[in-house]
Amino acid sequence: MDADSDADGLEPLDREGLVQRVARRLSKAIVSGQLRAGERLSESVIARQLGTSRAPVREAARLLENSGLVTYQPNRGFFVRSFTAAELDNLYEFRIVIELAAVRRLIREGGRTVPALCAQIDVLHRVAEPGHDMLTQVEADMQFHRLICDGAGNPRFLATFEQIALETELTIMLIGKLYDDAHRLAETHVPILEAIQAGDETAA
Amino acid sequence: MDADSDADGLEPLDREGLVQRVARRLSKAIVSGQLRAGERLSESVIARQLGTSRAPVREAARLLENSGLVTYQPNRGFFVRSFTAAELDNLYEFRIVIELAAVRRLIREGGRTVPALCAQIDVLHRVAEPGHDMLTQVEADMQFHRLICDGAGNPRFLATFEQIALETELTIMLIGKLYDDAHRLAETHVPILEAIQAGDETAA
DNA sequence: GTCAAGTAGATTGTCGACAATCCACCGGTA
DNA sequence: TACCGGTGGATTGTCGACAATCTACTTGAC
Repeated sequence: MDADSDADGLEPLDREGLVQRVARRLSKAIVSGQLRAGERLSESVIARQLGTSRAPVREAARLLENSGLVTYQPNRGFFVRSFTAAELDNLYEFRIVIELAAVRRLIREGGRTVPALCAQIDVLHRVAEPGHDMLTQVEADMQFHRLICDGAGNPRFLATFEQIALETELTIMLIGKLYDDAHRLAETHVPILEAIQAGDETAA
Repeated sequence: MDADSDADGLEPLDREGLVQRVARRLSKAIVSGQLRAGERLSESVIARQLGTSRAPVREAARLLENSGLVTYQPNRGFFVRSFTAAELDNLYEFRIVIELAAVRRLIREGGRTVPALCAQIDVLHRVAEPGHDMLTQVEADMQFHRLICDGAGNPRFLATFEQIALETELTIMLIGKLYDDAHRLAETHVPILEAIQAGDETAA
């Protein structure tokens, strides 16, 4: 499901640890809304549900804490993160800063990932058609922005992006209505791409 | 041996968890150079040395992983992070991006933390006098930049700063010679402060 | 001598159990 | 009734033990 879809089949890739599987399961449950904001994450309950012990659940929860999906209170445990309006603004503003810097860097770098960005806009239009749920659309959108940070030539932009990617997804899913017209959303990405191609830093 | 014998006041405040204590101990050992780059962090050895079990050590190591001080390889364990020249450049460039954005935000916010910044420059000069080791100077320097990110009005700048603060300290300690003349270092911070006071975004 | 397979030791990954801590409920008292 | 301390249940924090995995060494064949 990740961006590493160019595998040649030699690597089994089953080496994914239990912790990562638990983390993905939990993050999906949170982003999809199955676990609601403020809800407590009982280590024992989750461990029983997933058929493991508490140790992997605990480590997975710590991973999700870094991703901003859950908060941790000493001696009280983990809770699904809830966002105030101010936190939403702060997250959005921070994303702008990071991605703007990434775009500038990408332009200076020559825009290696432009073809991938074009392709991703096509994907955005495709998932805008009826029959695709919102989560799919959100992930396609995120992938576009991920490609920008990925092509910036400084892995830290991608790392920072990944760090806030999940909570960004979560907030978008919470707000939801931004995606009323997915086709229009796809169109809003075109000027960014054109600015990159033209090498215009300010336009982006 | 351990520093558990300090509290004489009313507030015990000893409520700091074991994990945090282990994490601080390890981070100090790494930043100070006691543990060298590439060295393996054996969970059992550290646990025995600190008189705990492996569980807190493991959690502490995960915390340090987020701070970029150690790397983790599945089924192999934790290692003290080592930096390539490119990674150093990337870290430095990223810091510029973050702090520049923070300064802009701080100026727009009215520069509430300007007095604290002034005071911190005095501190920088004080620790530049003989008798203070480099680690103290580095931490005073970091504190100046921390205040900038703190005053930006968006907690995410501070959070991101904290996330890369320890590895920044580590890289500075590794390079070392940047601090040949600590007084000159202190002076380099003055123009930044003046730009903030003047409200000049580009100068910063 | 070189290389490969096998093996022993050490380290991490996971587990179940116990101790420490928190939280909600309950009963007494003014 | 309102307030306060005690108490029981539930949850997290830590621990020691075992299983899975990796690493380094030995052994043997070519």
